[in-house]
Amino acid sequence: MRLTTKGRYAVTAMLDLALHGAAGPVTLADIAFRQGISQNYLEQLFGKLKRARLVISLRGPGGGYALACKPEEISVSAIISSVGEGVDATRCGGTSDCQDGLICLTHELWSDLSHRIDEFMSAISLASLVARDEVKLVSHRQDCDTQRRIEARAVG
Amino acid sequence: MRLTTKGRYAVTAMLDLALHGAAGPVTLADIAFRQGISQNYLEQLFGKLKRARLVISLRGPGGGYALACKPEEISVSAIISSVGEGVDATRCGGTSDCQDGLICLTHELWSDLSHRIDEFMSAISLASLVARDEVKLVSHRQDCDTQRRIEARAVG
DNA sequence: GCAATACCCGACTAGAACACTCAACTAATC
DNA sequence: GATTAGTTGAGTGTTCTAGTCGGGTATTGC
Repeated sequence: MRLTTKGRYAVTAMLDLALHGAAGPVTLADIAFRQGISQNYLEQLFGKLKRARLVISLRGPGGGYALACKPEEISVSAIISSVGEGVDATRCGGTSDCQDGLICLTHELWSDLSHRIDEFMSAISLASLVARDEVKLVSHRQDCDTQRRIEARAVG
Repeated sequence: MRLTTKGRYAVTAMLDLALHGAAGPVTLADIAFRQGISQNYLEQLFGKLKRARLVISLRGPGGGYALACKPEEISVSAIISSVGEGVDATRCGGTSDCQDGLICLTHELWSDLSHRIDEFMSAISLASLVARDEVKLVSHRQDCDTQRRIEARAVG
């Protein structure tokens, strides 16, 4: 059982947006730089996030992405399923035709598990993540890193 | 986020063992037949289950596999991690060096999630699965199917 | 109007993993 | 000594991930 980077990247990028979006739209280049994610790959993910109406985009200079609604209204679960990494531990995708068209021995178990995971991730919003101490700490470190790298580039 | 068949098959096979093991060792051929799993693939999985001391094997005619301890003492979590499908939602594998050797913005979130999933699966034993109504029902259906197929083969 | 910025979109790909399959071997029983 | 059944290792087709690449189009400021 593993979560791929697709869902992780999406949540990380959305959290970055929530943290830095106050001053206006944030570019993918900035997010890619701060979070160490390929910008081209982020474009793919944000295409999906936009289609799911979790973000809005602004083109042209000074453009970028912004959250489509309040951080309290965006759950981790919504982000993950919007990029196509829905939680599904069953074999059949919930249709209960796991074994030759009939239900398999462990269907209920996986169905339960999927439900639990979704419940957990639905309860966590971007706002609650922003409020966490460790997120604040890491975000601050990332901002300092970014500042330092910009300065280093200006000097070199 | 998905559970692969590796973990699912392992749990299903172990449950089959718990259901049919009362009369003595159960062969992989029987499990493969009842659960619709490739026998060759099951062999690989049972190699791991044996190394994890969740099952014991008996060679020769009348041989097969049996649970190494009581069904109450075997958790779904133990089965899944024994076949190498440990629950790990983090990128770094728990080492917190997710971003250039440092902790990433969402490490805690994935770490929490992994913990929750493991907690859920640790609380479920083979015994508790055997006691479930829907498991009894499906198991009974499978036994009838098996009986019918044996008879059909004898006639044909 | 024109250049720069930044989102938009589709096609392509190396590599990894999963889900097997095959073949040969050893141990136990009758 | 033949059959049963577990044991082991190597090989393989398919799918998915995690990208890359190359071209678009909309918006802004000069």
